[in-house]
Amino acid sequence: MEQPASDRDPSAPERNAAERSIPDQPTIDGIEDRWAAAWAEQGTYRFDRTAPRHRVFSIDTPPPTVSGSLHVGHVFSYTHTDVIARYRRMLGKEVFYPMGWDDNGLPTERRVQNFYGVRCDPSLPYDADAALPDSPGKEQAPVSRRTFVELCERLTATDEQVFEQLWRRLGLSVDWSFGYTTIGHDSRVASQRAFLRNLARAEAYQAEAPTLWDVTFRTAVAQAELEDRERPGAYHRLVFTHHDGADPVREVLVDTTRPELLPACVALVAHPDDPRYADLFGTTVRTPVFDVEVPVKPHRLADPDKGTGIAMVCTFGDPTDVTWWRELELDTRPVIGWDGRLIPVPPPGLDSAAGRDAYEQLAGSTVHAARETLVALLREAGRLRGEPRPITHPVKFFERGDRPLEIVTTRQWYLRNGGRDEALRHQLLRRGTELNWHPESMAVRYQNWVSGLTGDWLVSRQRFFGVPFPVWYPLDDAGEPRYDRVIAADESTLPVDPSTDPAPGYTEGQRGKPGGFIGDPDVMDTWATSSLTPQIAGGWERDPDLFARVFPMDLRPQAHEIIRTWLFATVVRSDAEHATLPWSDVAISGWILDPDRKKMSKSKGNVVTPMDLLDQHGSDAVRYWAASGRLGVDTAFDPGQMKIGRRLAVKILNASRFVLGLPGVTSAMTSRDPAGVTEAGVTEALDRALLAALAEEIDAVSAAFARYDHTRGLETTETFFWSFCDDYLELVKDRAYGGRGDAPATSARVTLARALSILLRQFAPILPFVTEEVWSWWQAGSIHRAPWPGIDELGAVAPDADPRLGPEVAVVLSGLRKAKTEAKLSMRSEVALAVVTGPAESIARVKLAIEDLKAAGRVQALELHAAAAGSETDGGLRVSVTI
RNA sequence: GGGCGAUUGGCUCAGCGGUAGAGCGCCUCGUUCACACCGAGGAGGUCACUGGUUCGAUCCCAGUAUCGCCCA
Repeated sequence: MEQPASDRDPSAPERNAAERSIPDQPTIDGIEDRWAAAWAEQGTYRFDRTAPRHRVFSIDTPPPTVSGSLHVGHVFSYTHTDVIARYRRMLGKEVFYPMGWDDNGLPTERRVQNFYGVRCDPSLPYDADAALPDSPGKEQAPVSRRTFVELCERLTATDEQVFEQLWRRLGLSVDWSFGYTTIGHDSRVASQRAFLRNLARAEAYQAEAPTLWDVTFRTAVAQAELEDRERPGAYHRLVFTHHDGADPVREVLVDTTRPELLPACVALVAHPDDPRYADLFGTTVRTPVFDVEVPVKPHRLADPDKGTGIAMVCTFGDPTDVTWWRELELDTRPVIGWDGRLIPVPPPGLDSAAGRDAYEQLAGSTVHAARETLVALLREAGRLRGEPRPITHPVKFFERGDRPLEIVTTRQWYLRNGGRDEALRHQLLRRGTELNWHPESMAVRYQNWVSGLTGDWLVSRQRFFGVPFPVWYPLDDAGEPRYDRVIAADESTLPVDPSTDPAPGYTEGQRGKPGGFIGDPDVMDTWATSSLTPQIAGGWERDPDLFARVFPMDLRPQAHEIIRTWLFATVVRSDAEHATLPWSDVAISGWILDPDRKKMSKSKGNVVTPMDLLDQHGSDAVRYWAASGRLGVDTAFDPGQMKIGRRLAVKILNASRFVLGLPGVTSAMTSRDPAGVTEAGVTEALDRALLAALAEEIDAVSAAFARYDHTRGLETTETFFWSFCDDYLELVKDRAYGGRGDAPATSARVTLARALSILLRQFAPILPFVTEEVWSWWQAGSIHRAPWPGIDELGAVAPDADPRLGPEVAVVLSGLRKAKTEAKLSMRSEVALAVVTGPAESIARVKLAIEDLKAAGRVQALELHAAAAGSETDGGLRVSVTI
């Protein structure tokens, strides 16, 4: 571990003035690359894995999706995390701060398809010698699954390089030796191991069930990946008939937006209290066109105000259909296939010749075409009443998809998450309350989500680039898979790919043969892997020594829109495997809004790339902007704020140069030893007042950082720093140069140096580059390993001194300046006489700094008069000036 | 439809039961030996609206409006 000599080792020699090198014209331009390289070389942010758990602060960093692009929102939230990491490191913690890359899943598949112009055809054999395309051809070339995965890996590897460069440039104090990827070896092992444990504890199970299905991607979709979108539709009024014997005795009108599902109709439902249909409950009606007898049933979810108040239940049009089908134990009559087309053969129960003829016209067509055909058939049969009435209604979509979801009955893997189990749900809700949320108001989003779950977590996906399920199924004598006899991988063999590795106890030659086996073809939901980032990064079962030191982790930083997915899923996994929360605290960053207060999006164009932003303003300046956004609060993209940050960085550079360039400022003055600040050394009242005020500032800043309020910490430091520069520094300038002799000069120099050291360290988490630059002029070691400032560094002086003096002297100074400004004179011009009146107490204090005031204001005669109690100047100090 | 958050000077935001704060922008002045990527001074707001609680409300409560987000 890199230990700054003067910080950690009191016996190390102090640097003397000759060793210091203060540039004549310091600049912040170009310091990013210099310090990023120095930090990498010196291992400044290396995690000391011998540190005991109580000295470790571990962070479960969000792995960015490498197939997307980083935008300013990432810069914003990752800066928040880094500020926290740097603060904790200075507190003396060993910070475990790894970085992962999320390269697992659909976004990567899409990017690879477009980048290389290929598509995955799992039926193709792997050809190791096949030429991999470098650029897309006119048509997507089919490649084997293994080739496809190789292309995914190749592309993500280059993407990850670009990302790492950006993070280093931004100054993230990550220990890059602990990197991981969500498709990498360790992630596959952890993911498969966790699944096998879930399976053994019956937390994972497979079920043949109606599943939300994206017909474009041809994969199942989980509840957390859904979103509603408003789409135009139309109510079609269909005529069902109630028969007594052969004769129709009553028409039943049903409004539906999905007439094409009529062949899948299995019942009609109305509200139990609806008098219009009470007499039909328990009877059957006949569907138009297909002539199928379906029951009429009461159910509370039927809305009497919607359409005609009676709804057609199909297998399956929407999740409500699934509920009705399950609770009313209806028949199953599926018509939509995996490709989103109507299946070739009519569903069971559709037996009449007329019905079969009608279905033949629909078979194989898309949902859209089927709707048109069926509407024509209904019209022909006189079973469409009136014209379709256009409406707009919410339709369920896969959040990454662009066609409405269908519901298809398939065999899928599920993980229990409390969606169907009250006890588990309560347990997970309790976990949510155990977690420390920053800000606290975000906790309710977790509670809402968990409370609203309607089913277990569907974790299987019918995709290629993901972690495979580590299971196989035996084939019976007829060659049919026995899904009820799962063959699980042995943990010692992980990771496995059941599509190429034979099942335990079988040979590869038995694959697909009767009496042999097949591998599970699916991969896991990407969240099923990323929900294990604490385990993956922490070395669960791979590096037990490391894991014991970092898990459960201290902090999960993330954005609020993935509380329902990433955060919740991580809690689920940790609760199941470790019976604990995965971390104690969670920090939620807001979003970046563009000037119109909309979420920044690429589609808007003109989006500045992060690297451009850093080039343009400098990393410290961009970090300053990010750090001024509070946790959980959406923040405007504001180049103005970056300019302010840049100005602050330059000011730090210049003020430091002034203080350190003063004659007689030695590094002894800048140590943190309380003995360095003595009553004998700091003799002047104004200096003592500055230290007293600084003591209060230290308490406020430290408290703010400790409660994850870096914004307040920054603001408090910044305010103090500016008044330090504008007032205190000007007041003592003459004295510090030796204008009043050695002892008063030493008093100022000690105070200046000590205050500068403290302020620099308080700025260090937010402005790591400029503070390190300045630190290097006069201190050994990195400021980022220096201790966080405490009031003990102010020795015995601060507690005794009166912090009120500083602001009062500033009022007088300001009065002198105002007089000069109004007289349109230079600040340097002389003042013949200034008279200050005010409360006796204040006057007595100001008197202590009268020489500093005279020097700074160039006042020849400065008179101080205590006003009588109750007089008009009793309320405050008043300055009258004669030029 | 339910929930959460926001609404403070032109802009971005702090604040808080006791008659409003910062930075930017704006205006005026100043080539001061740390800093012109500067310094000094100044103007500018009935704290969204309507009720209520209170001696007193920007701050607490209720409602309304607008905006954003989450969930149906």
